[in-house]
Amino acid sequence: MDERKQKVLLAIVQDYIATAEPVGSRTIAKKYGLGVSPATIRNEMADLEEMGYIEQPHTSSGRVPSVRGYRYYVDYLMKKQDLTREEEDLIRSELETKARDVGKVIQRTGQLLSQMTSYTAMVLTQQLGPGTFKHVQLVPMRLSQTMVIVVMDNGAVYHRMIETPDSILASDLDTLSKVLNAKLQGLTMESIKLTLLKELYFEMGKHKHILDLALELIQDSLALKKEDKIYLGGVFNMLTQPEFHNVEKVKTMLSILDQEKLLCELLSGESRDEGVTIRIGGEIKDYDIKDYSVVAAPYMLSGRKVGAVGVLGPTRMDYAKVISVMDYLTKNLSRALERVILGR
Amino acid sequence: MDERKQKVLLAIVQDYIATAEPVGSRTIAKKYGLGVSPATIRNEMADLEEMGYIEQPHTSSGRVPSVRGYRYYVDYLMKKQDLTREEEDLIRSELETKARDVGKVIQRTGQLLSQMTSYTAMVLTQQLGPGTFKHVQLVPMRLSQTMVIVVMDNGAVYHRMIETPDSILASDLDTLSKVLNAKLQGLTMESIKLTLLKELYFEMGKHKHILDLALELIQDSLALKKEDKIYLGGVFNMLTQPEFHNVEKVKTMLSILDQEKLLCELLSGESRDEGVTIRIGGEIKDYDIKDYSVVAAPYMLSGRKVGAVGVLGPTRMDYAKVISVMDYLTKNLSRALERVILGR
DNA sequence: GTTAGCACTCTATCTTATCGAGTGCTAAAG
DNA sequence: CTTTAGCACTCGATAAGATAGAGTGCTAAC
Repeated sequence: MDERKQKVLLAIVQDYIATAEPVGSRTIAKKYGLGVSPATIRNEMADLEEMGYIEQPHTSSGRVPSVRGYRYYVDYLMKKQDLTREEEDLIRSELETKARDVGKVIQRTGQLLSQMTSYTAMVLTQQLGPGTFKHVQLVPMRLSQTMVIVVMDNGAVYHRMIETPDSILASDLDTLSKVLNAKLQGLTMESIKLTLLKELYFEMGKHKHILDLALELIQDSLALKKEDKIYLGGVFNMLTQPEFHNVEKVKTMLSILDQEKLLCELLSGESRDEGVTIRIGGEIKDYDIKDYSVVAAPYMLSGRKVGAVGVLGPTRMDYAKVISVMDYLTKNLSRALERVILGR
Repeated sequence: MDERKQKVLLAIVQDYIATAEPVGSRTIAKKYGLGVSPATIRNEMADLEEMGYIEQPHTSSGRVPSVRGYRYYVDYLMKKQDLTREEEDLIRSELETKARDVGKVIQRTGQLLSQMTSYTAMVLTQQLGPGTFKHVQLVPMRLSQTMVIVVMDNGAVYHRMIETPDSILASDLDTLSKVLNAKLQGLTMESIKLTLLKELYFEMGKHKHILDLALELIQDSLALKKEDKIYLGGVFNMLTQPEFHNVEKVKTMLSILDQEKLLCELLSGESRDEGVTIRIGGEIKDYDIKDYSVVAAPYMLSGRKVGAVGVLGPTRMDYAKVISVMDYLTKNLSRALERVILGR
C-alpha cells in the first residue's frame, strides 16, 4: 500500500469516525490537503475498495471503512492521542480521593470511562481465585445467633449468620475459633476435608453442630468458583451516538449488554497480560457482534491481573481516544485498588 | 359514575393495556359483552372523556385512559390476579435454593421481577442504618500487613487492610483485638470518641499506629451514611413493549434509569410501611416522568423495612399482574434474606 | 334511552416526483 | 503513465399527493 493510499484511508477513517457519514472523494480532497483532485482520490478509493479496506453502503454513496480498514488504521495509521491535563486530573482526583472501598472505585472507573469516551463502559472484577484459608472467627451476635467470619489469604472476607444453641457461651466460641484457626491454618479445602475432619470432630464433639455450620462456610469460601462480576456504566451515554437513531440497533446493543457471560468473555478472553486489546466488529469470534467493537485492558493488583476494563461501542469508535483514556485509567485504577485493598 | 360507565372504563383500560392501541366503541361492544350498540358506548365514552377519565390522542381515534382513568381503575376496578402455580414455584425455587448471599438474592429478585412483568425491575437495598459496634478482629495476613475486620450489631461486616510495623507479633494483634473489643462493646461512635480514646491510648501507647488505623475503620463503619444501592434488571425486556418503537422514548427512559438518586426516591419515598404503592404518570412529584408509572413495595428483615423493590414501566402497564408478582415476591424476598443474613 | 345511518376527520401507508451527493468512465492534458 | 475535467448515471432521502380505513359526532328514527 503506497503512501498516498494510506493517507486516503486515514482520511476516510478519521472523517467517518468524526461524522458518521460515508465520506466522498470531494470531502477528502477539500478537507485533507492531499493536493490532488477528487477524481484522483476516486481512483485510489476504487483500489482501496478492491483491497478490502473500505466499502460502499450502496452504489454511489461515499465510502465507509471496512473491518479490515479499521484494523489497518488501528495497527498502522492511528496516532497516539494524549489526554489533556484536565482529563488526567479528573481521572486522578476521582479515583484517588473519592473512593474508599472497592465497589466505589469500580463504579467510579466505569463512570469515568463512559463519560470520557461516550460509549458504554464495562468493568470486570474477577473474583480472586480460590485462595487458602487464613482465619476464622466466631462472633456472638445475640442469643442463639453467631456470625462466622472467614478470611482468605488473598484478602477475601466471607461471613454468614448461623443459629447456635443457647447453651453456648461467648468463651466457647472463642475457644472454638482458636482451635479451628490452629488446625486449619493455610490449608486448601482438600487437605482440610481429608486429613483433619475426624481429628477435629473428635476433639470437639460437644460443639459438632456449630462446627458443621462453620465448616460449611469455610468450605463454600474455599470452593468459591471464580465468579466474575461486571459493572456497566453509561449505557445512556452511548445513545447520543448517531448510529442509535435506529431502534433496532439500540435493541441489539442492549441485548448484548444483557448477556453478562458474553461480556465477561469479551473482557477477559484471550487478552494479553498487559496493554490494550482491540476487537473490531466481526473479529469477535462466535458471537454475531458485527457493528460493534470492544476495547479492553486488564488492570493489576500487586502485579497480578485481577480484572479488566473495557468499552463497547460502534465499530466507528474513536479508537485513539478510547485507548489513551483506558491506558491512563487502568494505571490509576491499579493504584487506587492497591491503596484501598492493601492499605498502602 | 354509574355501573355501565365503570364497565366501559374497565374495558377501555383492559383493552389498552393488552393491545397498546387506542380503543374504539366498536371493539368494546364486540369484545366486552355489554349488550349495547357501539353508538351507546360512544355516548358513554363522551361522558367519560368529559369527566377526565379517558382521552383522545386525536379527534376521531379511539380512546386512551388518562392518568385519572388509570387511577380509578387501580383503586376501584382492578381485580386481583393470582399467580399461577408455576409462577409461584418459580419465585420460590429461585429465591430459596439458588442464592447463598445477599447480592445474589437481590440480583435474582430483580431478574425475576423483570422477567415476569417484562418491565424494568429495580431493587433498592438501604444500607442498614448506622448500628453499634460489635466486634473487631485484627488478622495478620503477611509480613507488615494486617486486616482489620469490624462487625456491627446489625450484621454488617467491614474490612480493610492496614500496614503494620514488622515488629508486631500475631499475639500482639490478638491482645489488641481483645482489648478493643472489651472497651468498645456496644458503643456508638460518639461515646467511643468522647470517653474512651484517651484511656485506650494510655493503655496501649505502644501500638498507637495500629490503633489509629483500626479506629479509623471502626469510625468509618459507624459513621457510614445510609447509602442506598440500587440494582436494575431487565432494561432490555422493556424494549419489547410497543411504546419503545420510538427512539426518543427509549432515550427518555434510559435517562431516567441513569439518575440513581431519582430512582431511590421513587422507591423509598413516602411509601407506606407495607403493601404496594402505585404512582401513575404525572403523579410522581417534581420530576417529569409523565408516561411512566412506578409500582413499589418495601421488603422486610425481621420486621424492619430494609429496602424496596419496584417496577418502572409505561403508564399502560399491567398493574394487576405487577402487583401480584410484587406481592408474592417481596414476601419471599424477606424470607430469603432472613435465611441468608440471619441464618434461619 | 338506544340505535342505525351518514358525513366528516385524521392518521397511516403507499406511490410518485424531485433533488443532490457521489460514483465510474472517457477522453484530454500534463 | 498519471492526473484531471466533464458527464451520464445511480440511488437514497425528502417531499408531495392520493387512498384507505378506523373511528367519531350528530341527527333522526325506534
